[in-house]
Amino acid sequence: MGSVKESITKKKIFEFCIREFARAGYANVSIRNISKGAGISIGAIYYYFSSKEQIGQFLYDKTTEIILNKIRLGIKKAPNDKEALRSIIYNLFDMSEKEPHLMEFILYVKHKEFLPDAPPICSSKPFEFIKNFIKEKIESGVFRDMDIVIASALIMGPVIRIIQLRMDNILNNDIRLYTESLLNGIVKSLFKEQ
Amino acid sequence: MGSVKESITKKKIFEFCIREFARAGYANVSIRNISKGAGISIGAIYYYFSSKEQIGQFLYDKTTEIILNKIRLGIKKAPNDKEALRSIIYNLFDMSEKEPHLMEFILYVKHKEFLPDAPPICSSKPFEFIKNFIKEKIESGVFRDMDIVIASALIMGPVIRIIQLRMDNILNNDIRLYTESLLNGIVKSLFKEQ
DNA sequence: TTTTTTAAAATGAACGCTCGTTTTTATTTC
DNA sequence: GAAATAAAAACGAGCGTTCATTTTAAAAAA
Repeated sequence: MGSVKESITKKKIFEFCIREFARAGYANVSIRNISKGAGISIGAIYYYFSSKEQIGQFLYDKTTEIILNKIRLGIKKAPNDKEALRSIIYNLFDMSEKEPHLMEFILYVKHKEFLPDAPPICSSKPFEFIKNFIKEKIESGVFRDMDIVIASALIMGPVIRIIQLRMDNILNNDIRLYTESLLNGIVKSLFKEQ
Repeated sequence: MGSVKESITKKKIFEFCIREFARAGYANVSIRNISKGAGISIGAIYYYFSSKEQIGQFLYDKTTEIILNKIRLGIKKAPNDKEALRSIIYNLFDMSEKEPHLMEFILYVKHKEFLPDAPPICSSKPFEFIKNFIKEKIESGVFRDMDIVIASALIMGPVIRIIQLRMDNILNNDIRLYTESLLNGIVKSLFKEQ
C-alpha cells in the first residue's frame, strides 16, 4: 500500500471513473468499461478495490475532500465577509472550469446508487462547511435575519444553477466571469447594509 | 388505442415508474421490477410500449407538460409582475408537496439515459417558458438590467435548491411556507424598485 | 337468446447477452 | 522473491426483449 504503482493505477481508475460516472451514470459504467477505458486489467481493478461500490466510495471521498479544502482555504484567506462570499462563488466556478468532471461527479451523480447509507450531497462535508459559514454570518448580524435554509438557498442555489447550466453546455463562456454580477445579486438579497 | 383498459394499465406503469425512476434511477429499475411493482405482466408493458426507453419518453413528455401547464396558468392569472413571480415559486413548491415523485423525476432523473438526443432539463418546455418570462421582464425594465442567465439563476436557483432540500428530507415541513421569504430575497436581488 | 367470431389485452417462459465477480496461469516490476 | 499486473476464462444472476399462447369482452351470426 502506498507504493508508486498503487497511486498510478488508482489515479487511472479515478480519472476514468470520475469522467464516465458523471457522463453515463454509475450503473451504466461496467467493470469491463473501466478496464478498457483506464487501460488496466480487470485483475488490477480488483487488486485495489474489493467491489465496484468501493470505487464509488473512493471517488466520493476524494472529490468532497478536494472541494472542501479549496472552499475552506478561500474563506480563511478572505479579508472580510463579502470577500469570503466571493471566494465561495469563485472557487466553485473555478473548480467547474478547471476540473469539470469532478464538479459533475459531485452535482450530477446519484451517489446513493453506490453509497446507500450516505447523506445527500447537500449534507456532504463541503456543503455543511458552507452552511456553517452562513449560519455564523446570520447569527453575527452580517446577513439579514432569516431562516438558514433560505439564506443557504439564496446563495448556493444560483451558484449551483450557473454551474449546471455550464455543465449542460447552455453557457459557453467561462463562468468565473459571472462571479461579480452573481455576487452583486446575492449580496442584495442577503446583506443588511449595501 | 385510447380505451379504458389502456388508460388504466398505462397509468399503473406511469405511477410506478415515476416513483421508481426517481428513487433508484432509470438503469436500476428493470422491466421485471416494473411488472411486479405495477402489478401487470411483462407482456402488457410491451403491448403499450415498444421499449423501456419509450416508457422514459412517455414519462418525460407527461411530466413536463403537467408542469408547463401549471406554471403557464399561474402566470396568466397573476395581476402583476411580483405576483407572477410568486406564482412561479408557489406552484413549483405546491407541485413538490402534492406530487413529489413528479418533481423528483424532473429534477433528479438523468433523462439523457433514455432520451439520448433530448435537450438538458433546463431547456425543457417549462423551464424555457419561465426563461422567456424573465427575459421579458428584463427587456421591459421591470427587473434590473442583467444577463438573462444571471437573472434566471437568481430566481430558479434558490427555488430548485429548496425543492431539492425537501426531496432529500433535509426540510421536514411544507416548503410552500417558504414562498414569501424566498420571494422577498429574490425580489431584492432582481427588481429595480422595492 | 344463444352461439360464434373477433380483436384487444395480458401472460410468462425462454432467448441471447452483459453484468459484477472470481479464479487461474503467466508475466512484469521493484 | 514478493508485489503488482495481465489476459482470459468461467460463474450465476439479471438484463431487455420476443413470442406462442390464453384470457377477456364485446360484436356478429344463428
